[in-house]
Amino acid sequence: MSNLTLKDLAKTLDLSITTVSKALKDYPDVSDKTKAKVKAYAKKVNFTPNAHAAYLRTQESKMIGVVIPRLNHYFFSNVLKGIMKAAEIKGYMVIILSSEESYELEKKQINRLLKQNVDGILLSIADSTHDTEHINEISKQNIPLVLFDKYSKLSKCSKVIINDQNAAFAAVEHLIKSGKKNIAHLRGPLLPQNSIDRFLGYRKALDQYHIEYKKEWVFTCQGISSDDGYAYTKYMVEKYPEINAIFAMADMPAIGAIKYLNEQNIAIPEQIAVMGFSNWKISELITPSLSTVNQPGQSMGEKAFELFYEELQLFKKQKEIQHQIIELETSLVIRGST
Amino acid sequence: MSNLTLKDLAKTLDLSITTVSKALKDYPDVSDKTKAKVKAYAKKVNFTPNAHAAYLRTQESKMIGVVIPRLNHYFFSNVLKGIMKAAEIKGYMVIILSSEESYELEKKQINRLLKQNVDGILLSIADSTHDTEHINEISKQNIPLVLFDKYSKLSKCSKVIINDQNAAFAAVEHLIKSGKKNIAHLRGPLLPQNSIDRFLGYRKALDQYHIEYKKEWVFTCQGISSDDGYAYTKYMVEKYPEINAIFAMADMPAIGAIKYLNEQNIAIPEQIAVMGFSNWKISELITPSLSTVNQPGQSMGEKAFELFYEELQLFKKQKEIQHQIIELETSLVIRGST
DNA sequence: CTTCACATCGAAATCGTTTTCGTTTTACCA
DNA sequence: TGGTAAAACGAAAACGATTTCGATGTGAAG
Repeated sequence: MSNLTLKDLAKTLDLSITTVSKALKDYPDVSDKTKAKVKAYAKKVNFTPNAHAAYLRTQESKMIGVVIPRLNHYFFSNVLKGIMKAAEIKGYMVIILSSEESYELEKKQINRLLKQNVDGILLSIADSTHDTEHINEISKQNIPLVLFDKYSKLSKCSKVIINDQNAAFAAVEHLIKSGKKNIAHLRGPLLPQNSIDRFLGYRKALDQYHIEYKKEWVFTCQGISSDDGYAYTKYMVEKYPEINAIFAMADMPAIGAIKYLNEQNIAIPEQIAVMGFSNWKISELITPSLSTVNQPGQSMGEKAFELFYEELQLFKKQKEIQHQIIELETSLVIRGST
Repeated sequence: MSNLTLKDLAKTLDLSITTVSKALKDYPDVSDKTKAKVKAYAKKVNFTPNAHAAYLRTQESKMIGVVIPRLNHYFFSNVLKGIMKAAEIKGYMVIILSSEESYELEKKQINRLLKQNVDGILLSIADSTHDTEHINEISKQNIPLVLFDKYSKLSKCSKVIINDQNAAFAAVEHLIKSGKKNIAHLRGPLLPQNSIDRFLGYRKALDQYHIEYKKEWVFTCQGISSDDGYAYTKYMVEKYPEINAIFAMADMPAIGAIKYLNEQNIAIPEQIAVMGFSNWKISELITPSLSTVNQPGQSMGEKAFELFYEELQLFKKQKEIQHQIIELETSLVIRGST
């Protein structure tokens, strides 16, 4: 009923604890016959060594920690799915914590993970995170850290990201090529590298097509809710009727925009086209369906775990660790709103 | 840099490991002066006892496991948020696993959690789960189990649920009272108690208002995707033009219905009203916004953790455990689609 | 028959904490 | 001052696995 121990196995097999342990781990100084016997019995009674006890010797907990800004966001859910899938393959458990976009909470959650002795941390930083001391602290403790999606340029560690600037450029370029020249931008908060880069991509596209950049057509959303998108769209429709396209840095603000335009019976995309970013599930379900940039959440999660795993192997072999930066491909998803 | 141990504290404080440990846990046979000294220093160096080592003696891992059918569902994300919030307060870590609606995977994930020595398991069962042996196995190992949302009537354990039948009744009643009599039902898969109960609520409402039940107006969706809703709506519009309302057992099928109706320029709710279930974020963002039943995800998660925690305390005190069933309140959210 | 190599196995230390139980110190009273 | 009880502290044995290093047994070679 309760969980078996090596001692139990040793007793019924009439062997020492040592030999049972070594047999299960394929030590060379155990005969093949004994190994077979031990493994067969272990399988029969569904034995797995106690992870906590094993930790004490090996200092490996076989657990990783993940800190994301929010739990109930479609994109991050997909990343988690990828992480958990990759982790399961390697026999790792995943502890998920949310920073709720708060710098303070992010620090606290990372501290909790370190105290829990996770073997590595995967992190997507909060909007309000303005320094990287807590991140450097992780490296000091010699545990692998991988940033994904929302990263910081300052922190020295591996990263799995997309090229936000290029993706945004492509999105805005598509608007331009479909004949729109007066393009507003719903940008994200000021700190995160991602919203900076998406904004830069927007500017670059305007430049390249010789369209004048207008500061007053850029609106800063606090986080990625639909409310800001709704309110700013209302404002710009009233104040700048010449605007005929909106590029939002995320799907939710874009959806807020669409909601307002629908209510006002403003034709999408004829009068105003709308472009989102992330390809959330919802974007294909609204009317009109939303054109957006596909962000490969699940494979981002998988890659992030794999990077962690590679670093851990290098560390165990005392080899030098080379931080990698993996840039995943994005793609335009053209739907009804453009 | 690496994590401190009791031994380290003992050395610098010139005390024994025993005394330091006892001081931190407020044993009565340590003087107040010593306690103060130890606690102050522990705080200063940010000491926390190694959880794995502690487990070895106490057999408490301070971790719970959660198994949900899917990760990227708005409702379950909210439940998770509630669980994690409540767990954090009590100093518990949460390991989340997904069954992907598969019975086999559900069994496997539960087994993983048991092998990890979690102190308790919170579970929402998969659509395809047809027996409760793996669930009873948990109780046999004497670790608390709490089912939430998708439960089974057969398993003897605590539960946090809503009254699906009453909620569905209220939803259909609202359709009837708004003048609709020809109401179709997009029901869920055949096994889960929830979809059975929602179907029963639908039937009960028809009965009570003396509306004839038509078997052919009930469509069985496989899981909660929008595709089924879209396809069935197309089918029923063509085959049964007299239908003037749809009650879906979840928001996604309802949204699929709305998508089709929008495409066909069928007026919602004038020609056909649509009612969802769960109050996902998306339901307020589409046009028209979706009327639905609000399901309190976050408080469901909090309650589930609290039930686990109560049971654990009782178990530790060797007291008898009374399984509780908590029924949370739902409410109708009336929006544009009805 | 001795010696040596090699193949197998086990004893025991270790990881860091908890907790029982024994030992020392202090305080108090006669 | 001596004795005793209470207060304060520590030694040591768990918990369950890993791993070093030493012990045993076998066979072949000299």
